[in-house]
Amino acid sequence: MAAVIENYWVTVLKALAHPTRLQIVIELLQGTKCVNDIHDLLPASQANISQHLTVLRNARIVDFAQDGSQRCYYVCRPELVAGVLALLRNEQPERKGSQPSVLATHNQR
Amino acid sequence: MAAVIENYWVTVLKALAHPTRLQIVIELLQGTKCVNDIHDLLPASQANISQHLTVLRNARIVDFAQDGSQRCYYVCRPELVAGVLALLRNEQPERKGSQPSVLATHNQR
DNA sequence: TCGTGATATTAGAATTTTCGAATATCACGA
DNA sequence: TCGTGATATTCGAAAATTCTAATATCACGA
Repeated sequence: MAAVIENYWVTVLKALAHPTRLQIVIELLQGTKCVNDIHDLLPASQANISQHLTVLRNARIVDFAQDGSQRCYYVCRPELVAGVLALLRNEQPERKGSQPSVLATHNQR
Repeated sequence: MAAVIENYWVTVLKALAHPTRLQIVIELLQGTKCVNDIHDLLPASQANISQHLTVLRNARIVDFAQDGSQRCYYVCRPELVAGVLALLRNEQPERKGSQPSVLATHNQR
């Protein structure tokens, strides 16, 4: 039953799990940008950025507003994306911290 | 400069962006489990689950404590993982909501 | 030390993702 | 209507991921 929902979650996570796409959403969180703006900021071809934007759009992470011949992209789930980024920023990959009482919650078989 | 950090972020996101691995961390958030426990819960082979656990371990999302011949796995960044899941749960993929003032923040080129 | 349960690793095929090159579409002004 | 700037799509090839089957390792008790 949760399978459908989790498929969507996986789609969202997969969409964010790429260096270029993560950069795109980080930039878009700063403000709406058209494809050429993004192209100027990132080391990728226009076609490639367009492809990545399609992936992000299919995951319903970004959307765009047509502005003449330009498409102004924006993050349509800012709380989600900013939230995930905030969580990642708070992580210190090196700090080990206090580990949970591992064996306590484990039912021996 | 931020590239190194974001590489780690992408590693984390990529590790979570798989149905089986997402299921594994969801289960592990409920409590420490050994490989066989996970194997009983999910429709995947032992070898495959072991492989997925390696991916999660490389991303520093899970770790294990050796307990005799068993390895008790647990989420070693519960705030991060639970946080991401909470954000995903709060999302209604269908709701459109109020869109930001798209054109306002966009510098015309 | 041998057997066994628990887990990991390896190898290779199948699938998916990614990207560049080329081309198509689309909006608009001359 | 034509040209052009802006963006999307298509097509393969290359790279990465995923899975299965087989095998290896490891801890422990008889």
